[in-house]
Parts: sequence; structure tokens; C-alpha cells
Amino acid sequence: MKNRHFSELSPAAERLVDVAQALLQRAGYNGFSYEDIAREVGIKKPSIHHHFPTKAELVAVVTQRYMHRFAEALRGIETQHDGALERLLAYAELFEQTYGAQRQLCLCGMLGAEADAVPAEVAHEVQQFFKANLRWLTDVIESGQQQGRLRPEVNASTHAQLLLCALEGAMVVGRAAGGAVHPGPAALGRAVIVSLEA
Amino acid sequence: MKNRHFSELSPAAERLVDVAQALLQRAGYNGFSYEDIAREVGIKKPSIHHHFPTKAELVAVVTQRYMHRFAEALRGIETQHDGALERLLAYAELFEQTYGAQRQLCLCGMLGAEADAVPAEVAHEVQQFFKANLRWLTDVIESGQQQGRLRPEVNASTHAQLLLCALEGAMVVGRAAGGAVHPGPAALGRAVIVSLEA
DNA sequence: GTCTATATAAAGATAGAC
DNA sequence: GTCTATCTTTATATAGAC
Repeated sequence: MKNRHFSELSPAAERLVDVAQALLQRAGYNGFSYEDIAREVGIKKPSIHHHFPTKAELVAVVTQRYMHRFAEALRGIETQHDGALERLLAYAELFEQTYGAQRQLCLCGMLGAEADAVPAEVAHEVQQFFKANLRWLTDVIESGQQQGRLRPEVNASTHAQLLLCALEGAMVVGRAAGGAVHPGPAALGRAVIVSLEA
Repeated sequence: MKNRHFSELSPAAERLVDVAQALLQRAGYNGFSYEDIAREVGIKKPSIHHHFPTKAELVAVVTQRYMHRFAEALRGIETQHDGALERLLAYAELFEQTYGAQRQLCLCGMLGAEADAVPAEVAHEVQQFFKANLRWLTDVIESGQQQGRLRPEVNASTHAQLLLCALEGAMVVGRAAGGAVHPGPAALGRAVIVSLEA
């Protein structure tokens, strides 16, 4: 019942969350164990249970922190870019950065695929992540249309979904195809985004 | 060492492959066990080992059969549709059918996401699946361009990847967002495909 | 906050009878 | 082809000392 929230983590707990996140993005919820974390961090399994009594709690905290950081990144984009087109391109770059490092999947893409094999509390967090992303993207596209920068006849919601799905899919397919997909997520995102230009 | 190939399965083995595939599409490689199959089929675990000594072999056969059936479906599309646009729309419908049933993921989308947590032989099959799909899509788009039906200036390979990634992503996001994504894969696919029309 | 020791259950797999 | 019985290893988790 400790460490219920990502905002009050001790340095030791933070390190566990870091490693858990990387393992999740690489192998999924059922693809890693407390032993994997222990080995990587250099402590023993029961020490992890001291910080996060159950795996479900640990992964819930990882997911909350991921969502929170993503929301911060979206606010950063709004600060740095005024135009809808530029905001969408910067959005695509977020996925490129995640994937570009070590071909890591989006945490929520991975957990979303495994939705039926994941604790309900985690699945719920993941759902919030995607809803927030779709809301943000739809707003950006609609604003761009109102400003006359984006084609007014396209359906904002549909194209928000198209962009999000293309980016998430690019990470899955890119990893699965093992190099057969040359452009990263950002390049595919650009193909969608330029088609929106007025 | 038995049942190395999907084309020589006994009826009992075929039933195991059916159930294993459904479980894989629902929960992923590490999200199901021989016990889950046994419960569903109504036999005991060791009976499954008689047909498929290891889980890796079982999943490899599932994947081979899936790929083979998909390739058959692509040949069916070529038989039924002459135009590139129609072929691409029929392709998108394949994903709609998989997802539409029970919000099931593409088998190879799931295994691709889990690529690092899956036996090497399985990961290799999955890679072949995506390469074959990208090859087929690129060919269809290039043919459409040569026939003057599709816009000649778009990069065939990039848009083949965009379509495939959007469809795979739509299944992941659709399941993860739990109803927040209204259009199924086919609707997102159409948004990509119509933009290719000459 | 970390450890050793331990509990409990599940997963993957094998031996051998029917 | 299926079963019971069994083995081994791993995963998740707890108790209690330092």
C-alpha cells in the first residue's frame, strides 16, 4: 500500500520504476518479473516488494508516470509551436524519440495490445492515455481547420485516430519486421500530416 | 518433434491450434498457458505436450498456419478484384473481420509487439508475415499507379507501410481505448486509401 | 531500505500406464 | 491419444532479522 502515486517516489523507488518501464516496453506485462528488475538494479526481489507490494501496483505507477510525462510533453508542444501543422509534426516526433532509442514500443501501445492479460487498474490507465491523446489531436486538427491552415473537409476525429494508430502501428510493425520498415514513426506520421495541409 | 507443420495436423491437433491462436490473439505469448488450452478443449496438459512438445513449437505452427491463410486471402482478393483501389479496400476488410469478431488483435501484431519476449523461431515467422504484406501492398499500389488509377507521385512503399501500420495500430488502439475509437480498422484504412486515388 | 528464508502456486515439461 | 503422477523452475508474495 506504499508508493501509490508516482509523484511521491523515493530515489530507490524511482529507479525501480525506470527499470520496470524499460522492461515493460521491451517484453510486456507478462514478459518480465521482479527477478528481472532485481538483477538489473542490483538488489533482491523482496526489496522491490517493500516499495511495490504487488506487480499490479508497480505497473500502475509506471503507467501513471508515463501518462503524466506525456501530458507534459503535449503542453510543451503547445508552448513551442503555434501552428497546427507544426504541433502535429512535433507530436509525431515524440513517438520517434521513444522508438528511435532502442526500438522501444510505446508503453501504452504494449499494454493496450495485452489489455486482456493485464490488471484492470492498469488497463484503465491505458484507456485514459489513448482518450487524452485523441482529444488533444482532435483539438489541434480542429483548431488548424478554424485557422484555415488545415483542409476543412476532413473529419478531425477520424484523422486524429488515423495519425495515432499509424504511429502506434509503426512501432509494432517496425519492431516486428526487423528493419523492413525503413521510415520510423515520424516519417509515416508526416505522410498523414502533409495530407491535411490546406 | 511431431506436428512440425500446419499442413499435417490431426483433427485433435488442429483443435489445439485453434484454441491456442485465439488465446494468443487475446493475451499474447506469455499471457496463456497449456493449462488454459487444456481447460478450454477439455483435455489435460500432458495430452497437449503429446501433440506439441514445447510451447515454442505450438506457437510456431499457429503462426505458420495464420500466415498461410493470410496469403490465401490475398490470392483470393487478386481473383475477386481487378482494380488496385478495390484490392486495397478488400485488404482493409481482412483486418476488420479479425477485429470485428471479438476485438481480436492480428496474431502477428500481438507477437510483433512482444517480439523480444518470444522464441526466435516465432519472431522470425512474424517477420516474414510483415515482409510479405508490405511486398504485396507495394506491388498493388505500384500496379495501380501504372494503370493510372492511383496518384503517381506518392511513394508506393511508404504508403504500403502507412496502410499496414494504420490497420495494425487501429486494432491495438481500438482495444486499448475501449470503444473510444469508433471506426474499426477498415474505416481508417479507407481514409488512407481514398487519399491515393488519382 | 535491504537482506535471508520461506511459502504458494503456476508454468513448462517428462515418464510411463491405459 | 489421453491419462495420472511427478519433476523442475520460475513468479509472486510474506515474515522477520539487520
